[in-house]
Amino acid sequence: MKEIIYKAKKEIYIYNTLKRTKELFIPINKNKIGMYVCGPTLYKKIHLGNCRTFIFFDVLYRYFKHLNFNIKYIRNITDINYSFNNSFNNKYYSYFYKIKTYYSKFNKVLNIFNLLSPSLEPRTTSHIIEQINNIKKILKLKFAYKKNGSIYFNIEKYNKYIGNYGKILNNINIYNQFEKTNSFSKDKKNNLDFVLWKKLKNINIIKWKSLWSTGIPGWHIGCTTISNKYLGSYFDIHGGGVDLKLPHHECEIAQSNVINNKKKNLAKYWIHTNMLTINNKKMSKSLNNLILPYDIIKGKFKLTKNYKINPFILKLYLLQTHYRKPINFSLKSIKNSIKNYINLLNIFKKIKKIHPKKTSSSNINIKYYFNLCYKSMNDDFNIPLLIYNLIKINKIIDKCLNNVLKISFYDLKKIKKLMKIFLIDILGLKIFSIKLSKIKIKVLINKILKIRNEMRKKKLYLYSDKIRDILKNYVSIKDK
RNA sequence: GGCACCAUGGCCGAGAGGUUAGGCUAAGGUCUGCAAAACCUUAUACAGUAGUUCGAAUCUACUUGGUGCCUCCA
Repeated sequence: MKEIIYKAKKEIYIYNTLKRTKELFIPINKNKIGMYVCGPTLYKKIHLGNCRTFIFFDVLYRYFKHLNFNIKYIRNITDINYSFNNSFNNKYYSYFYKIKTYYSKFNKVLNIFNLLSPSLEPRTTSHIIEQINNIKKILKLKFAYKKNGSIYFNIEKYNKYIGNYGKILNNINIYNQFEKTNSFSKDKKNNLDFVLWKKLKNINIIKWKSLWSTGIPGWHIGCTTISNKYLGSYFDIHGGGVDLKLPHHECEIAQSNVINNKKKNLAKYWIHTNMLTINNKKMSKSLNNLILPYDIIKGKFKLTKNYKINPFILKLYLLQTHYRKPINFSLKSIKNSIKNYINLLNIFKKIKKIHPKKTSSSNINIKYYFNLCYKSMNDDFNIPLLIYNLIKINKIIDKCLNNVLKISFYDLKKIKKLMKIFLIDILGLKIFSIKLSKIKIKVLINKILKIRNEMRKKKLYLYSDKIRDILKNYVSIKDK
């Protein structure tokens, strides 16, 4: 049997936020890749915007694996936070119960999108000692100060001796701009300074003892500690949402540069995914515009008019826009893509229907399409371009089905392989069969009901009642 | 205020300096007893101005309109 996979060149270009240009990806250690992505904070259900980020990095993980890289993918779990104690009413059982349920809900959601598990999912609370040790180091090097039992990172000093806070934002002047904004902690010397260790009052139950006080570590030190522990002080890829650039990622870099006495900025390539908006606004609890994946899938989301949308159609929808562009979620945009995606995902069914003879020829250049697909992925993970190419190939299959184009037995096999690699292995989609979309069923039922009404007008009640009985499982019909 | 991002037909949305996705809608066709479904064909376009180029939706500059981050955030 001939080898029908065309091997991809490992020439990948990544847009590095640190340098704001596309760069050739050269791993620090030849074939090994370390990738860290900021995971969820377990204080609420994850929304579709969170999913967008995790889905994107899952495709990256799958793609690197496909290219035979030895990749270690770490996604942390933030299971303690300054605001946690209040929201859990300071009760142990309430805290543990909520963390457990939010974590299982998080996993359930990622499972329906068919995401692979990362190599490790370390938790903040399992790394308290390491975090305390790192804070000690920063204190010893005098890049932090103690005030009222809490420890703060000193940005002024950091900027003086290491000096690149604001690098990701391309705004080193942010230090000066920040003085204008309001202070929300009187203990800080400067508003940009951030908490490394937060002292908690006696009423707070979830806390740890340290040299300085009883309290919890700050949010940023958790990520630096965990990434350093599992990937080393300098690794290949650090990912997250754009909204984490400041302060979170700036703080991670600052801490790491101090702890490791390096100006390496923690990771070689920084990748930031853009936001999912609704009505062109970012989702937030206060605006009450959160999109929960389960609501859409189960048809409980008002904006999608209660249509049940298949998770893989939703996944394809999230992937069809380049990760550095915002997506504005709307019913129209998703509804208009549905048919397109159903067509694409039904490709294996279509391929089964084509039976070319072993002797028949074709003039389709499969190698050209393989190259196009790899080229798309290698150009800063241009998944929309990949999907565009797959749709093009899908059109070829359509043409073959209708005898507009001819295809040879072996070429058909190669197309099947190509689709398997990109749709299933890399994009992580599952092929399912859809006979009719829910939307079409609704149209269909409405048409039937129209006929029934005509029957009732003509007093053909025997038949109109039969229709009502048949449809009772799908719609309840109430006549005036 | 600083930094970053976005602008594509009647609508929704991809797009790689030349070949101009795809879907919805519309018109015509194949198939069919009539329909439906499926498929084929066709239509309309790149916010504005200037520049680079033999050639720009794509690159550069400016203008206009919009969004995000700068407070916890994916």
